[in-house]
Amino acid sequence: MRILFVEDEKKITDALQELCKIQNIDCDIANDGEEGLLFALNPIYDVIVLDIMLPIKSGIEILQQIREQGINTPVLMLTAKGTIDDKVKGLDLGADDYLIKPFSAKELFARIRALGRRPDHGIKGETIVFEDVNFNTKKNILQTAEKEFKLSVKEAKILEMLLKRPNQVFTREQILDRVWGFDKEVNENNIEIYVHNLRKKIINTQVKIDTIRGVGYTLGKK
Amino acid sequence: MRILFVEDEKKITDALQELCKIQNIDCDIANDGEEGLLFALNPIYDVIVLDIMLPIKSGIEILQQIREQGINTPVLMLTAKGTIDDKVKGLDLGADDYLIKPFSAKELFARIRALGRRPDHGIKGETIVFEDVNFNTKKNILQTAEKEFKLSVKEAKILEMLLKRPNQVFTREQILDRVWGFDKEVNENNIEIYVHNLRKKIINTQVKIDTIRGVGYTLGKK
DNA sequence: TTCGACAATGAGTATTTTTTTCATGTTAAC
DNA sequence: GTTAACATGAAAAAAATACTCATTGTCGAA
Repeated sequence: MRILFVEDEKKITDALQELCKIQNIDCDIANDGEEGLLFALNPIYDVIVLDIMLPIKSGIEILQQIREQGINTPVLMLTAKGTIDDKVKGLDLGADDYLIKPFSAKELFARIRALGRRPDHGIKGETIVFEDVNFNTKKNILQTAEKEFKLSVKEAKILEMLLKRPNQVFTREQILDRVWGFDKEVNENNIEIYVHNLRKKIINTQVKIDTIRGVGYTLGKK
Repeated sequence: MRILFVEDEKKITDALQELCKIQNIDCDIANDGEEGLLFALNPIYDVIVLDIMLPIKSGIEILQQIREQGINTPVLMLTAKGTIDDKVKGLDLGADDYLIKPFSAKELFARIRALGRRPDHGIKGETIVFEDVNFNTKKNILQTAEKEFKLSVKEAKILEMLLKRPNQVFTREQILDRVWGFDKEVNENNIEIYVHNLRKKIINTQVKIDTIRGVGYTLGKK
């Protein structure tokens, strides 16, 4: 699971970062609206958390613009107390949930988890099901009809990303961003290796990973 | 056994803490609803005791939210006299028992013990049974077909934690929190040592402890 | 209160697994 | 056919976990 927080208060972002670490969640932080939009346009997140009051560009604007661009990542808006207008606006524009500031961090995560596992992507509790494979995201175990594979952390992250959105094409850059994190200097060949390993493991299933030459990869039904 | 009390009256929490100590029960205390939810989302407790009237966030809300998150730890609600509505609400939302304030400590602990050994986790009286091992939580004795082991306190706490929820993955962090307590600075290597010792003891049984690399441990059937 | 036995911990080494690098083979597009 | 992108295999490097041992701490019995 990877989350984007767009929030300018350092005190808050520090706490969120720490909480993510404890819960084994990957996250990125954008400190203003401009940066936020830039990050949010990258369709690699399970959930985006948008503060409304932000420098440069408001959360509402960000939401509006990413939805225009066809990004349908679940969005949770943070609204200041009493600005119900904003809340309504946000929901109108396609926010999926909202939370009134000041909020408790744990409540935020409760809602994030709820958004992150909405059942429209074959997610059943802690496992993702697609065709004849299922993947336990807690134990990182890939189950096929004939065999069971314990995946490494990186393998698991790539599979989870592809499996959560079958038929969506992910660029190599997006995979790097989500699995290795931004500003990591990693050889793109590593992606090829992990895809190769995954392909070996799903070879006898109804699932395949296609190469989109010059772009990236996508997972789908055979 | 580890219990969470969410209760804001210091007089009560002091007494509970003392009573736990006498009975050799580990406990944590949260003084308001926010903190309570934070603690309660950590699936390391055998029982959670929730006062309903709490600062910041009510016990009902906490219960609601932890159940949404799939935490199925038994919950005992404390309701003020006459607020029967609250009682019903609590049971509706998935509370497992309730107690009307003011209550006698003896009764509270009787009910806690009852909740703590509900038979859905192989708990029979003071022993936990799973496959061909059983573990006496009072005497810290692990019984296998061929042998009997007297476990040390730490060994016993880890085994109890794993044994009570087979197949659930516990992160190293959660194990530290439950066995050593919060804010303890302990080398994670200690977990490995105890897991190693436990594995040696269950080697000829139907039970195994799996490593989930990069995450933690889980106990299950071979 | 002191002693002895055992438990808990820290530090270090060994082992296993993961991650990355590198070298080379294959395929698709032009 | 040439070239760039991708696939594959093997091995080096790094990281995580397993295990060992020495030291320190704790607790009960004498």
